[in-house]
Amino acid sequence: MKTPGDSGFAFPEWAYKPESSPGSRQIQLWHFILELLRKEEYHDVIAWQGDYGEFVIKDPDEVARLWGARKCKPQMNYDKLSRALRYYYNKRILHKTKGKRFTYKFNFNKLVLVNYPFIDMGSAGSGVPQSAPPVPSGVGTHFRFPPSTPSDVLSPSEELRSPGVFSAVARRMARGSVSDCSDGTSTNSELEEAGVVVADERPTERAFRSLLHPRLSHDSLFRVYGAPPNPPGLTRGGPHAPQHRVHPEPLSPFPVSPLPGPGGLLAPPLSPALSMTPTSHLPYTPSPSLSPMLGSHFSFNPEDMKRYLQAHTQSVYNYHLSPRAFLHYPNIVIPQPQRADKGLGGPAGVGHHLPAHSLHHPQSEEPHLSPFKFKLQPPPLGRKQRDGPPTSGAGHAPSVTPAGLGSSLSFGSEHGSVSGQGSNSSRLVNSSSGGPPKIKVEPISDIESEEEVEVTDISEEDDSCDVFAPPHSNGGPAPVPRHDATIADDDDLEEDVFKAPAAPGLGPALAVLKAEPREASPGIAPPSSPGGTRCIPLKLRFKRRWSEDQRMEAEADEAEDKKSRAEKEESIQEAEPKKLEENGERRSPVTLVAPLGTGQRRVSNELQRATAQLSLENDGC
DNA sequence: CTCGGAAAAC
DNA sequence: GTTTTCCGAG
Repeated sequence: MKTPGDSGFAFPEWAYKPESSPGSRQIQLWHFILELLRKEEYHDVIAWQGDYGEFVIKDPDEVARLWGARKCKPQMNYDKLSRALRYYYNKRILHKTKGKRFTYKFNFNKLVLVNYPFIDMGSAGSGVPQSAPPVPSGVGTHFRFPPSTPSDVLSPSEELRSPGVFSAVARRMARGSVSDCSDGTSTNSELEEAGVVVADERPTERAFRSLLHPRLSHDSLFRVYGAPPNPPGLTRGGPHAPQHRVHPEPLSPFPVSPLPGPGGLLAPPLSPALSMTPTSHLPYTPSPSLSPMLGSHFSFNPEDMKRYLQAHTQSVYNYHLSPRAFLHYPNIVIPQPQRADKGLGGPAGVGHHLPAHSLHHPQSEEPHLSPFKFKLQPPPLGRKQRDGPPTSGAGHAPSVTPAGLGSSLSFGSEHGSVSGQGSNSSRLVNSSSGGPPKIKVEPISDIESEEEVEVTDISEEDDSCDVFAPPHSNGGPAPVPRHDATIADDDDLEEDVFKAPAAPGLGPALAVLKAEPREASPGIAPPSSPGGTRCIPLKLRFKRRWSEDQRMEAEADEAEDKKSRAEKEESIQEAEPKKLEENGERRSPVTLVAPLGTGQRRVSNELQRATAQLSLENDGC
């Protein structure tokens, strides 16, 4: 599959098969949906509509049928399919657009990131292979027009980027076909091509964000760095635009992306962290979607990276940023530099950490290192509010409320915001009739997975405290005592932290960070050690920070939606009242917009690619 | 229609 | 680990 036949290179499979990739198993529903969305043939049954990433299932039965065909589940129906879709809510892959029937919205951030972790496309620059906007318009980032007002849609800002790119894209797109059992035709060809670029966004993105600060968002970056590469206003034409559509644009969720050169925007090496750090104040982060773009383009030199790290580190310490942030870097970032050579984007280089073997052993991922192991799925915590609470212990009842915590915020926000309309609120608010205590952190978990993932900063902490204990070492479950319910988040975080294996790669970076780690000795002392105790406070501090970060992220995710809207609204005018609230918070939309657009675009490209690849997978039942 | 819990299938 | 299946509740 990875063959590169086409121009590009293909990435090793492992590259695009993150955890949930179809490769390993079967095609996933969201891949399938994306696939359908890309094909014009299916516009009658499902199509992009509304805001960025939003799509509507025009013919539920048909979609279900197609899905059933693909999965060889003749009994499939919309009820079931929709359940599967709902299942994505927790993963935050999808959201439901409230008030609109059969309308859902993708969270590209996650998708992209997850699935195509790192590939570096950054360099893509060279080529820009990536390019393909899936849909015609590049919708970019922010726009979110309500379906009703298509005209707006096209705000100039979105436009697309370079034409060249298009062509490539267009081709790709054209070819795809959905394959289902019945059809049988699957298209493999796409893959190869698609393979090309895909995605490194994630890492980068993450890295970036992290660096800056979780809260910082792209915009921040942009600001810092300067203007985004692509100013809005480019041309908008879609490559393959939709013929059928009357609307100006079908809204593709994917932003297009083109980044200018390799270095792209961000290239400027600097550490934003330093400058930005303080920003924690920023109200909001950019939408996730954006982020990816940044990442992709970025290409740092190792040196730069180091600088970043240092800077980051400092900032962390100085500002209490979460350590995690940087952890990511080492693995992620660093690698990129190497890839630079590849010029075309070759196989990307994803990382060098594994480069070698990565290619050779497609499947093997690095056990320890894999910095990117993101899992889409966080543990869906069960929300068993309704039934009884099985969990004995908890007295807490129903738990939950998503809204309660930050994490939930993000999710909630979606619901919430929208919810204005509906009854959701009830849900959100929910029951917690009385028990405030237990918080459910579904979202959080997600977040965690994304952000922290493996990266773990543990090392960092270790240094300072050695908290980091090998997971098993003591056997003791939590080395650290539970802080308290209030901090539920922390738990999750902690877990991650602890779990995370020490990252080998970190070494250097860490070294830098920690001036002198004590004896870093070999075994990291388990909690039992005195050191551990000492650490706690520090740890707590971090945790707290993390929690916030996460929360922020979550919000950000949501925010993104809103944000988009808000921006849109401003520029255009607002259609709906609900968002207003958020607007207030948001900073000037303008600034955000530009950057976002770019980012999304990029994302979109990748997504498309990804999609294309995915399509290959399926096949006969 | 939409939401999720739960359990069973892959 | 995801999806399917079933289902009760808004």
